[in-house]
Amino acid sequence: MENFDNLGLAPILLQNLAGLGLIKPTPIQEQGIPHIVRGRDLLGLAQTGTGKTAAFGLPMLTRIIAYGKRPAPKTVRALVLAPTRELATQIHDNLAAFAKDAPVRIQRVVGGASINAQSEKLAKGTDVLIATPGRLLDLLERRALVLSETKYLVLDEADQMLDIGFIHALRRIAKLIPAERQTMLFSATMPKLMEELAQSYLTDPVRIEAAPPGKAADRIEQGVHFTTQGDKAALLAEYLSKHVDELSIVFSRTKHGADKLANLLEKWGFSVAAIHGNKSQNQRERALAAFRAGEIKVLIATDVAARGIDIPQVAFVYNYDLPNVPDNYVHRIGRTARAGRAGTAIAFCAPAEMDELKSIEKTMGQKIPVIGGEPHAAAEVARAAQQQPKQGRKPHRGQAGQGQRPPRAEGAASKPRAAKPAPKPQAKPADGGAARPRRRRPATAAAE
DNA sequence: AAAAAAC
Repeated sequence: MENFDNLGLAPILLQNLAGLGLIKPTPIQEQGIPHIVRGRDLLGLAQTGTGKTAAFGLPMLTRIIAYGKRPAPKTVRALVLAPTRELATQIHDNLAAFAKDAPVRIQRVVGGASINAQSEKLAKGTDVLIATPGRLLDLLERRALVLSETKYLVLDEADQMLDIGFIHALRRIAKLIPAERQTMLFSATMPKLMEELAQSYLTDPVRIEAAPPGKAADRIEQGVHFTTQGDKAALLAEYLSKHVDELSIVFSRTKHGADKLANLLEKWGFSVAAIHGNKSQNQRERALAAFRAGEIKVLIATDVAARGIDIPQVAFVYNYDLPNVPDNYVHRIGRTARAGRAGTAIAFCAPAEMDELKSIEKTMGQKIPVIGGEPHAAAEVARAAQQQPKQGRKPHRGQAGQGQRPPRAEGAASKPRAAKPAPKPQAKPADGGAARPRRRRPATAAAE
């Protein structure tokens, strides 16, 4: 297949795709679109970055355009559910670009913004609604919309929707949609619970795998640097200093840890912003926009940004803390090496994180090359476990190392205090080095 | 056990 022309898509969409410079379909698009155009259910095993949004969006929009009727007041023709507000926004913006000048209403409803404004927008009826579950339920309870006319349901990042707190909302929402519908479910992994969900929500689905599930993209150079919790900040600063012009995402395990690290790096002179669930939606959007525009080079994030965020310029992903859910490692590093570009993922591993590292390597079915430090020996791991029980793996006072601010008392952050000097940009890396890992494979073109 | 998602 050479281009989008023969997949059965509406002419106006093809025109817009050309305008967007999208010529070649990705594998999941090429395989999935013809089936969805014909009305089949779809089970897609894929992360974002494989071209998922277009894979379901283009054929769904084609069907809606072909149907031709405008939606009745408060009805929704197609519902797309996403696990984070930012992802919902991104999907909305993509679909709106695909459907430019086409007679379809595409809207987004998410938390953190005025509900009345969203309520009013829904009154006229919507062709494609992209929503986060919580806000959608709220609007449903307020009778701001009805799902009785809904013919399409898309569950994006469905494996995250299985989490407690999401799954109940999901089931409540799904119950309101007529069974006679077309359902598309996308998931990066296929745990048992997901198989069950797929079984109950899909009818005779086409199953498509964009890449082997759970496997990191081949284009991403990966490396693990063994260090201690106390040395992580200085080590990160060293790495960042070497690539000050490139975009990096740094993942922290906790919201508090993300803020703390952001403050420290800011004092050291780095251009950073933090994004996590305790920030206002306005702050979240501003941080992401500034990062996307390259005004901010380093984004410190919790797992709110682990999935879906599509910023092609991201060259580095740092797992400052290893994720406690192994799958999230794969999602996190998938923020780089996008749109055919190269990308590097570097993980910091403290003694207390050896278990996490092992389960990540097991999940991926591959070892992460060591690029610095020495794997922590069992004795060291045991010592770490004793000093800081697994539950609260917070930096211990006695462990604050070079470059790490001593743990502050609550409120100290607001007090001005002498900034520690940033490690010199050309500082010689400690023990063997913060060297960029060697690329194991050349970057291949394609993808989005 | 943490983070996300509703006010």
